[in-house]
Amino acid sequence: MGRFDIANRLFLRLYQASNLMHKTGTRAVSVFGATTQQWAVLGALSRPAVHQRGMTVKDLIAFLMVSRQNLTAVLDRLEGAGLVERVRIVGDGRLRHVRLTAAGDRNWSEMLASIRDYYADALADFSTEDCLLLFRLLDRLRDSLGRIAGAESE
Amino acid sequence: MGRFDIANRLFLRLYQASNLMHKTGTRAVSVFGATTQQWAVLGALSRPAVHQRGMTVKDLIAFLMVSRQNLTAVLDRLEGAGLVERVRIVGDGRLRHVRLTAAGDRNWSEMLASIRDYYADALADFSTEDCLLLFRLLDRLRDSLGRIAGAESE
DNA sequence: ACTCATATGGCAATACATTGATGGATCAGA
DNA sequence: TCTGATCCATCAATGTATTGCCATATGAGT
Repeated sequence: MGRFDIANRLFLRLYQASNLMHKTGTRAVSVFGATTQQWAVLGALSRPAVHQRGMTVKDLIAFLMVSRQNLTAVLDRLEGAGLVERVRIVGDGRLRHVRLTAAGDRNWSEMLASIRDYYADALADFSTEDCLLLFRLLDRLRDSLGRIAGAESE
Repeated sequence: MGRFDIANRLFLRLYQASNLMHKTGTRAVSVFGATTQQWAVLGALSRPAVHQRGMTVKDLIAFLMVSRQNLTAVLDRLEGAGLVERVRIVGDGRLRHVRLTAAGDRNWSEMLASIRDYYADALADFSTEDCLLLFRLLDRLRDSLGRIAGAESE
């Protein structure tokens, strides 16, 4: 099996695994009316380092690596649900910090139990070493693809 | 770093890598007016084992692991572009074989060069062992997620 | 014949995700 | 002050991707 065939199968698995992640992940948090993308945003905003002041839209885009137009729609839905708020910054009038509301905070805490169960389920037959290995390989692949994506678009 | 944090980062990388794959992959075949999903379908149909008679919709769904409604839309677009045709089967009137048209065959051959370049680019700093390792891990993750997905929906 | 399962297609709703173009508000430097 | 860059938002188009429900046609077994 040559490198082309390996690459072909590798990307097919990436495609399948990603679709299944969205499908099963969204199902895991569906009782909260959430999706995997909203879960990713809430997770980013719940991190201790940014929990207080929130994150700028720009930083969120860089963190999640999605387009601004896409993120705006997700934030609109989260804002509509009252889980997130956009606050103007004192220092720089252009910036807006997106941060969790009190309701968003509670919501995230409740979701966390489901998410833990989901992770445990999805990675049941993966050792911690396997998880780390897969993480590092995906990290490299992401960087590699990000390099291709960024080469022409800036 | 506990298992939860590892899992969290792992799935974020999967999310990012998948988005970047679609973004850069679609760009790589954009001159043919194709997308990564259409590329996946054409690739499935071009395999020697099924090139002649084609595949049933059911088999395509199992191969790509997407929903019927999603695949139907992709097939409609491919059929509209004249790259694919749905043929009735003699043995079983319910089945339809999806197969490449002559135009689809030519189109795929031309795309193949771009795809090879893309694979080489995306996996430039991956050894063959790395590729195999990542493939096997993604394969296991896909199976694991597929097990979760299939547990309740059948 | 009748019934049940299978295979496909259609319609609708919702949510991602991209590109492209446009506009407005703000900041920083010449 | 003017000029350009930055940050955010909006509108539009296209293409995934899911769920749910209904319809049709065919096959298989009783």
